[in-house]
Amino acid sequence: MEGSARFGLWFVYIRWDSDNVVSRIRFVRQGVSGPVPLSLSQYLAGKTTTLSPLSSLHEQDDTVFGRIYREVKTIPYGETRTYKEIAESVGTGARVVGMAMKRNLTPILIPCHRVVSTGGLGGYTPDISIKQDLLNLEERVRKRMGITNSSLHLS
DNA sequence: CGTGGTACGGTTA
DNA sequence: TAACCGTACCACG
Repeated sequence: MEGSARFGLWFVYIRWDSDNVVSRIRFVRQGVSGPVPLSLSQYLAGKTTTLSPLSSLHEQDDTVFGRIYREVKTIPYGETRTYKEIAESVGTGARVVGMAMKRNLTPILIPCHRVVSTGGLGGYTPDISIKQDLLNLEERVRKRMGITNSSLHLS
């Protein structure tokens, strides 16, 4: 199944199967019509902090990238980690983490927007403003829920 | 095959 | 400041 949901000036395209395994998520200018999993539209609307029961097709690989994806998935909603912190957890270099994020086929589900650079935001494809918007959304929701988690940037 | 280029970050001159 | 370099992977000869 496939469909898309609006997110600001962009659309989030998603393709998934009947077992809630997502094979592709992509930010596009023009949306295609079709269904979208409820948890995704609720996440984009700031109504939930979990994307369960969805899972990514690409998080199981027994490669360095696979380990990076699984590590990134453990970053809690509304928090961030640096490329370097993820790299140290996995036992590789920060640049490799950047490469894995760039090639992430299921952004949002594997929350690469929560991985930032030491001195700033880092990058995001296709547009850095999407990363900022996602972080703003999570920040807003976190405050609204009264979560006062001050332990950002902890490994 | 070899090579160059990455959504990084630390080290060195 | 700027120039290197490690590290995993891939596109392109």
